[in-house]
Amino acid sequence: MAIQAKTYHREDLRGDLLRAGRAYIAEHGHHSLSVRTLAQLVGVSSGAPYHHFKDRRALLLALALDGYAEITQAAADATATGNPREKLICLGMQFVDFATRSPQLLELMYESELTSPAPDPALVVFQDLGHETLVAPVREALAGFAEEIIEVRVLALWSTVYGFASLRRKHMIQKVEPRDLRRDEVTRQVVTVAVDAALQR
Amino acid sequence: MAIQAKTYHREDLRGDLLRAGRAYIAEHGHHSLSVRTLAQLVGVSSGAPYHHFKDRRALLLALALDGYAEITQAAADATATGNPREKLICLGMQFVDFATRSPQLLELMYESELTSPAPDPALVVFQDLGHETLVAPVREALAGFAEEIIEVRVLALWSTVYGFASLRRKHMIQKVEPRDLRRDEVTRQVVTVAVDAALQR
DNA sequence: CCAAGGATCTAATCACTGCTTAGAAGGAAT
DNA sequence: ATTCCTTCTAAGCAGTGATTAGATCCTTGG
Repeated sequence: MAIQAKTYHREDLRGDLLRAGRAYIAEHGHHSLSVRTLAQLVGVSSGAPYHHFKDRRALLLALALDGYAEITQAAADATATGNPREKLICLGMQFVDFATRSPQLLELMYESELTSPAPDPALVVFQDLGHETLVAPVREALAGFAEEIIEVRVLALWSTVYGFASLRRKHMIQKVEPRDLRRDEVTRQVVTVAVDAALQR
Repeated sequence: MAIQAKTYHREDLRGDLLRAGRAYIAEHGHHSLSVRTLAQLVGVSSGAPYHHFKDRRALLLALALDGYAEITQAAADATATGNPREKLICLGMQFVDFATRSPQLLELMYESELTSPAPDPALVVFQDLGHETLVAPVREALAGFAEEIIEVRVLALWSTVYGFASLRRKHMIQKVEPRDLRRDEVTRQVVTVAVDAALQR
């Protein structure tokens, strides 16, 4: 399991820790991730990680930021083409998709000690970015509307998408069919309902 | 701080632990709640709590169940009178209200190790109950609609309400005005948008 | 070229945690 | 009053986050 430690000074311990950490979280979630076992996983003493991360929280934060970067990139791709409605539906689907593919990572990003009682400052940047990604298409579709209304619509839309992704992630949704095709269809319908409600003139 | 320990056998240690635990969580959140400090808070040895709770998780579960009971009661009150639309708006407002009043408790109930990777069986009962509370008014308002459509509408509605409550709880929402009156107004608008979308014929 | 100095790592340690055990203290019933 | 069960204490184990002193390696200025 250890990634060979033939040298005293290692090539890229920080990167190795992040990769191993991400793999661990994908499998077991962040709750049980300990700095010690992570160090052991990459074949290094228990104190070594502290030269690359101030504390456990900083490590988790770095992992979360990785996830945010990934999701931000995907969002940029999703809004490349299409009309506002298509963009928004695509964005919503993609977020739910991410939540389904990487549930434990999403938990770290949105529902961990990193966001309790308030989000870590480092995360706020990405949240603003995501917010802007939603506002733009809505503003375009609701040209002429008061800024307050647009804000409320975006709020409702983002709440729906995030809420649905979060609930599905932790299997807190009723009547979820086993077949994935069906699940995608349900997701599409929920997202569509939310988008159309947001864009209603 | 200790609640007098003049007797060896205490009147109701379990209840005292739950009360102290709830107070602690309201102030500091569940992450940092340790069995030891809680025992110390109520003036008892560090092993005593384990005679009333199998482990720390069981204690947290009991606290979460308290919260669920409270919220379920409130929901029952909210749906006592009114037409479907009014009921749903009232339900939504109440949930957000609970999230705002007891953010740390809500976190324990919905976004803790108790719901990761799947909700504890003990919580599912309350979730089913909550789901049914929403389905009834929607079904009444959408009489004649296919069950599948009703299900999707409820899903979207619950996602919005939960998502909004969750995001507001952890201050992950943009443009939140300081004045509480204004906040309530925003909440009402978001909930109304979601309810009307769900009940659209 | 090499000696100084900085960066990276190990080993050892501390305080704290969840949880278990052995046994003491108290209550209740025969 | 004796017995049995519940409730509690005291002590301890293993695992955790984090710090420290010192070893090892790399870089760089002279």
